[in-house]
Amino acid sequence: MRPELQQRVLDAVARLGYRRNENARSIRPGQHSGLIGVAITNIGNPYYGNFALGVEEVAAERGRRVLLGNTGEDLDRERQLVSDFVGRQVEGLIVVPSGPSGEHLRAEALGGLPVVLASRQVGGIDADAVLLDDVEGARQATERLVALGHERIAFLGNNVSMFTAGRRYEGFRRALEAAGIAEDPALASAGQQDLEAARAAMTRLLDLAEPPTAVFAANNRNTIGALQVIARRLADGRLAEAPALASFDDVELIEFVPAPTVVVSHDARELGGIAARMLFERLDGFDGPPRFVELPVSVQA
Amino acid sequence: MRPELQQRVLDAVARLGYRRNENARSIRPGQHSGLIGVAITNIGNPYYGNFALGVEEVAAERGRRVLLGNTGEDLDRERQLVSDFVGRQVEGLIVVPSGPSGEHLRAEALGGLPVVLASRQVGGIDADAVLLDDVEGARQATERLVALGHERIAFLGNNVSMFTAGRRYEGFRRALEAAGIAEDPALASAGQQDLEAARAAMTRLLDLAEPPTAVFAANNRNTIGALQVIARRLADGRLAEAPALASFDDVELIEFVPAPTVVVSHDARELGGIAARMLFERLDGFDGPPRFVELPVSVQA
DNA sequence: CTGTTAGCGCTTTCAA
DNA sequence: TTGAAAGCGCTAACAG
Repeated sequence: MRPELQQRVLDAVARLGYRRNENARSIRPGQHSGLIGVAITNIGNPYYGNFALGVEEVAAERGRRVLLGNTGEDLDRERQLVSDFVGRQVEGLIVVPSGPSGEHLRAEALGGLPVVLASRQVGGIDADAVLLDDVEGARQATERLVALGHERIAFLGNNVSMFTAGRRYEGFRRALEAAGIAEDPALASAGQQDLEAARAAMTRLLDLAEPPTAVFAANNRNTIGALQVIARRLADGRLAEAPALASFDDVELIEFVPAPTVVVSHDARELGGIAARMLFERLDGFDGPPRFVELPVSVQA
Repeated sequence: MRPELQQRVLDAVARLGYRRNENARSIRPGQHSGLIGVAITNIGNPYYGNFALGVEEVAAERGRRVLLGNTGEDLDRERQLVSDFVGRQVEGLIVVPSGPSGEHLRAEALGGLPVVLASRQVGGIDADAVLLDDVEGARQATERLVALGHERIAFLGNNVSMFTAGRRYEGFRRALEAAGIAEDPALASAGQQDLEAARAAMTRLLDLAEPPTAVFAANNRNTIGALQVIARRLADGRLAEAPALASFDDVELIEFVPAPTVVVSHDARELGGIAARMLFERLDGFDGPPRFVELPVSVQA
C-alpha cells in the first residue's frame, strides 16, 4: 500500500476517533471474541480476588479480556451467568462452582466451549479442574494441633456437603483418627458461610461445658470469626487463655494472636493463573482427557 | 402467536442448544451491548475486590455484565484497557485512575461514553467522581493519636503525588498543624506501594535515633507491613512496646495488636455500588454537570 | 399472525 | 494495489 495513503487513513482514524467494533468483528466466522467468562462465588473475598487477579493477568498476556460474574454461591445465578457468557461468545469459561449440580456445565450445554473448574470439583462433569490439596492441608494442620498435645479439637467450616468443606473435614478427621482421638460431634460445627455465622458458632463452642482447647478453621471467614470472639473474650476476661488455632487460608496479622497458630497457606493468584493456562491450552487445540491438578499447600506453625 | 408454534420453537431451541448471539445483536443500531467496563488498579486487594463486588451487584440488578481489567497502577495498561473496552461497545466505564494524566478519559476520547472515576480524581476530566473523604478521615485519625499524647507521629503511605496518598497526607498534616506540632521530615515516608516496601519503611523508622511513638498508615498495605515489622521486633525483644497506630483502611484482626489502634473504616462495596448507580443515571439520560460525591468514613479507636 | 428484507460493522474473497 | 461484494446473526420495518 502507498505509505501516503496509509498515513491519510491513520490521520482520519485519529481525527474521527475511529475504533474497530470488536463485537461486529467477532460475528464473522473464524473470528474469536477475545473474551473469557469467569464466574466466581465472591469477588470481595481476598482469596477469590487474588484468584481473579491471576486469571486476568494470564488472560491479558494472551490478549484476552475477562467477563466477570459474581455468583454469591447461588446456583441459579451461576446458571444465568454461564448462559449469558455463552451468548456473548466467550471462548472459554473458568468457574468456581457453587454447588454439586452442574448440568449447565456439561460440554453439550456449553456448545463445546472449554471450561475449567477451579477450587471446587463437580461430579459428572468431564472438565479440567484445579484444586488445592484440601485434604492433605487440613490433615497436616490438625496433626500439628495434635502434636501440641490437644485432644479436644473443634472443626469450624462451611457445610460439609460443599466440596472444599467436605475435603477439609476429611483431612481433619484423618488426623484425629491417626492419633487415635475419637471425634466429638459437639465439637464439629459446619454451615458457617460468613463472619457472623462463624462468630455464632465459635461462641457456642466456647460456651460448652467442656470447651475445645484447639480449633481447626476450614477457611478464612471461620478463622476471622473465631478470632474475633476470642479477642472479645480475652479483652473482657471471660477467657483466660486463647485456644490454639489452625487456619486453612492464610490471614494477615495472625502473628499477633497470643496463642499457638498453624496456617495452611496457598497462592490463590497462582491457582487462577494455572486455571487460565489450562483453558488456553484447550483453546490452542489440546484435546486430551480432562486434567486434574491439585496444588500443594504449605503448613506453617 | 399460536401456542403450538411457540412450543415447537421452544423445543427446537432446547434441542439444538440455540443461544442468541449477543454480540451480533449489539451491532444493530439502537441496541446496547449490556456491558460496562471496569478498570481497577489491583483486584487482589480486598479494598478493590469489594469495590468490584459493589459494582457487579448493581450492574447485575440492571441486567449488565462487567468487563474487568486490572491496571496494576500502570497508566499504559489503563489506556489500552479503556480503548479496548470502547471497542467492545461498553455502555459506560468505571475507572480507578492510575495516574494524574487522563486524556484517554476525556469525553471526546471516549466517543461520548459516560465514565465514573472512583477512589481517585484526575485533573481536567469532566466526569462524575466518587471518593472517600480522605482528608477528613486522615485528619481525625491523626487527631486521635495526638489526643493520646503523641507528638512524634510518622506517616507511611504511597507517593504523595498519588491522589489518595496526597489527600491523606494533607489530613495528617492538618491535624499536626492544629495541635501545634512541627512536622519532622524524617518521620514522613512515602512511596510504599506494597508490603515489602512498607516493611522496609517501617524498619527505617524504628531504627531512627529517635523513633516515632505513633504511626499513621495511609492504607492497608502500609498498615500491615508496619505491623509485621512491629510483631517481629516485639517477638525477638528488640522492641519493648509497640507504637500506637492509626490505619486508613480497616484491617481484620487488628484488635489483637497490643497497642492503641485507630481505624478509619469505610465501605468499598458501597463505594462501588454508588459508582455504578451514578453511571446508570447517565445511561438513563441524566445530563447534568459532573457530580462529585465524597463518601464519609468512620473513625474508631 | 407470519414471512421477507434490509442493513448494522466487519473480514474474506474475488475482480479489476 | 485497490475496489466491490458477500455474508456472519441479528432486529426493525414492512408486506402478505
